[in-house]
Amino acid sequence: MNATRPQTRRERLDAKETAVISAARALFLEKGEAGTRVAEIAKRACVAEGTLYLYFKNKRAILQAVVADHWEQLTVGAREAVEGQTETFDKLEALTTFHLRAVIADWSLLMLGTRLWATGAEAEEQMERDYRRNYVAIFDDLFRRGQDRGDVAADASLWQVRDLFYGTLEYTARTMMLHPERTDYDGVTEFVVAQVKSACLSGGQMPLYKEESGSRDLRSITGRLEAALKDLKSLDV
Amino acid sequence: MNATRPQTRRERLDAKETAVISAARALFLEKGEAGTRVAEIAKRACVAEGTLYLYFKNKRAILQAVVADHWEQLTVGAREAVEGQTETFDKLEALTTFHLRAVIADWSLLMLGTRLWATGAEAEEQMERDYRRNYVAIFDDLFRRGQDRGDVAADASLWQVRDLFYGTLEYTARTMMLHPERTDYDGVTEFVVAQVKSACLSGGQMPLYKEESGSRDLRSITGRLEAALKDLKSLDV
Amino acid sequence: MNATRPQTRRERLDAKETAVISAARALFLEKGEAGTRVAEIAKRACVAEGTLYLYFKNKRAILQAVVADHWEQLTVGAREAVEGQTETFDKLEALTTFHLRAVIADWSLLMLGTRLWATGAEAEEQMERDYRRNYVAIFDDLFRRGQDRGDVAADASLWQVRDLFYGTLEYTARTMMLHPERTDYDGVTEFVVAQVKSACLSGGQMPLYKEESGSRDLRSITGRLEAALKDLKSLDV
Amino acid sequence: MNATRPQTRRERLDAKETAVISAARALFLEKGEAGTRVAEIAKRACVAEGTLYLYFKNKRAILQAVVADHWEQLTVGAREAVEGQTETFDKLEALTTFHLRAVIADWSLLMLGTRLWATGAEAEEQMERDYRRNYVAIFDDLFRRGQDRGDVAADASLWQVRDLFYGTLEYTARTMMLHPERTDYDGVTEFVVAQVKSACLSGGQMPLYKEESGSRDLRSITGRLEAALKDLKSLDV
DNA sequence: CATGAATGAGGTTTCATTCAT
DNA sequence: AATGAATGAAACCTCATTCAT
Repeated sequence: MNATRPQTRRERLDAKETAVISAARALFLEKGEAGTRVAEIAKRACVAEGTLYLYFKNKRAILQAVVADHWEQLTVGAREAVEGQTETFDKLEALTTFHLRAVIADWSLLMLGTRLWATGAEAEEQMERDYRRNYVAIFDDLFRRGQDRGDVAADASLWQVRDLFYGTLEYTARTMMLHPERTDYDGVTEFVVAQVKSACLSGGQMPLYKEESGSRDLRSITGRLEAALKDLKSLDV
Repeated sequence: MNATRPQTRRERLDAKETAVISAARALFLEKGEAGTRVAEIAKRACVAEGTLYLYFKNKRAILQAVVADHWEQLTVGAREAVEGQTETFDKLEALTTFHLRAVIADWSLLMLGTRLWATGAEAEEQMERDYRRNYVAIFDDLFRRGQDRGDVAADASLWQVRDLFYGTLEYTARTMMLHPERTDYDGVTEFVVAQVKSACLSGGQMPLYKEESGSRDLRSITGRLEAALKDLKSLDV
Repeated sequence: MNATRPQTRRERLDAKETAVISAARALFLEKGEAGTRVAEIAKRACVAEGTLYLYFKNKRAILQAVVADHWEQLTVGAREAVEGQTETFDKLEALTTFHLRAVIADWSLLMLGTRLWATGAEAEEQMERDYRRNYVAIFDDLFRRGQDRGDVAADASLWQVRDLFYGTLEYTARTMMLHPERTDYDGVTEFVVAQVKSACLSGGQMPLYKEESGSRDLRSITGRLEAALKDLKSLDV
Repeated sequence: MNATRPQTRRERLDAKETAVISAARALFLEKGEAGTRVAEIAKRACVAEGTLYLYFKNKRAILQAVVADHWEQLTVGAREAVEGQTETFDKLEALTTFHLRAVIADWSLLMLGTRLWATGAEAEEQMERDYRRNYVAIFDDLFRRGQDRGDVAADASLWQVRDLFYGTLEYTARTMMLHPERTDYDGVTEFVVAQVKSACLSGGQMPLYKEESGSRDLRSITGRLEAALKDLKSLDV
């Protein structure tokens, strides 16, 4: 039985496509889009230069494929990370951990994506937007379910919290890349989660006010305690 | 006396250099670095192509100049915005407003900067880092003075708050660019300021809303409880 | 009995070869030699690309086959047209009609032939010459038989009349292609036939004008001769 | 005085353009359009490859320039040839001599022109048509003036005579190229002129009538001679 | 006989940079 | 200091041809 290579047709083509994409990713990451020559990609993928053009129309198309592939992996990874948890903020923490590490690992790929729409091609700009929207849907879902469960304030603003979450995380990732001495992943995670939590618990526009309202509660409690103590005091006499 | 043009030598050269830089900025913004030809820059700056090379060694050097110029303007603008205020959080708000608008106006320029170190040139990476550090110093200063004045918790982490601040702001700027229907600049500012405030009021590692919001209140409440208990204790005598 | 497909081997191969040739003809006509990709020919002929090379050594060989095929058809068609007539000039008219239409229908094919020897390949140049010679033999035959029958002057120059015939006809065809409003096929035929006839009736080197322009001279000479003869006559008496 | 090179700017550019065109012409003639590499043209014109593209947008544009240049030279040459003569048919003869030699000398250039519209580019097809129309205008002028002077029958068809003229001449040129042993330029010229004359003297549709009139004359003349001789003979008795 | 994926040489074109004027 | 024509390296891509299946 020659069951060793069951997939003789379709599979081999896919393998070659994958090889090209990962070769291209490596080179794009290392030398940027403009700095990478198609010939190099071909050589690294162990294909002839012309063969590339059987799989991709363009150098640009290769870049698109790399980016698409990256987003797909990101999305799958994030989904898996989140699915491992049941509680809203456990999910958030898992997503935070995943995203931070993923962004640090492939920062340049996010930049490649950015490059796609930096050239003014309308269609590609739309694609990039869609990829990100699709990825971000995981957070959005988490957020909305949190609202349903009562973990997240009903009037919290998804837009703002989302920007807070991804913005802080990605900026931190960049900072950590530039300063390799910063390695406190857990601290960062804790901080971000706490910050997001804080934003989730209050209405989007005035996050502080809730706590202050809480402080009012505290004050009334204190008043009641004082009253109770005063009461206690008068009884003792 | 030929006082009509007092600065006939040095000044005219500077004017030409400036013309080149702003022509280059406009084109880089519009069509990206790779999409902009040196010839175009020259034409737009009303200089001959060869003349460019009397002022700049390279196309790359032009890009560097554009980026440097941009950071300088940013820094000056931010400093002015902050200097108009005296209170820590008023300064913060002013800086927020300024940065958000500046980033939206020239998003691509930030990307150009990113591009400088995306190609793996060590020296340029360092430059970009220095520019940003210099710009960010304004925030750092604000933060540290806030700590001195007691507006910011002594144990708040500058790194984390800074990442929170710039990260959220820049991500929001990007989001707003992609979704022109979002125009609530004030809401965003308010949200970011509140969020930063919240992070400033607590130690970096324990940003949780609960501790924080209450911290001052709690202290006073604690004081009252202590007083009440002391009172109670005195009764025991 | 498997008499359903009597020609199962040889015939099927020929069919495929024919399919390739006619696919190639169509494409060459439409887009020129350089503009036609081998892959297109294959697809149009419903054969795999590699299969082409079982039948033809080259793209160039395909072109040769197309041209050869075209000349063959032309020759057969012309022969049939001529055979339908018995008189010399009826044959000529039939040939004229046929050639004019054939050339208009497949003008580009003649050009393809030209292209074969425009590239400086000696062998192909010779082929093209032979094809044409073979085709033109029909005219030559008509001409020579006309001489035998006395329809054509014995001293008429075959070369010149042949050039006159095909040259005028083909140039007219081109003109008619460029000016679709010219549709007077019959007029053209009549003109060409008349012109050829005129050239046939006189010696090649001394075409009609001499006799013709001379007709006046001849008349005066005749007059003088008559006068002389009359003179002679009167003297003799 | 450095009057040695009075034209330092414009002229030198024109010289370079001319150099490119003639280099291109030589190569196109020798190896065809597809067979000629742009690099070769550049080398032969003693320019850098990139320089070509300062003068011509395309390889195709070079071809167009070559063809345009050729038609221009042809037209100028033909005009000069014709202007040397005053009589209609002397002009015709001069034009015949010129065209025959010009076509033989640069046959392939005519074919290049053909190639321009063989690819289906509408605009180029139009250009080629215009060039030829402009060139042919010389013949048309000659023809029409001949009609005015009474040298050419008023009802002669310009279209047909023109096709006869150029068609026969160009076909003959081709034949002569393929058969170098044919060198009887004068005979060809004589024949073509005579043929055109014959077509000019009669209405387009019935070119034979003149000769027939001639042949009638001849016949009647012969009759008179025969009668006179018979007369003479009878005297001998 | 048939296939069609793979090849890779070679073509055209661009554009940052130089240098004679 | 200023010019802009000239350069030429190198990039992307095409497509006729081959060959393992």
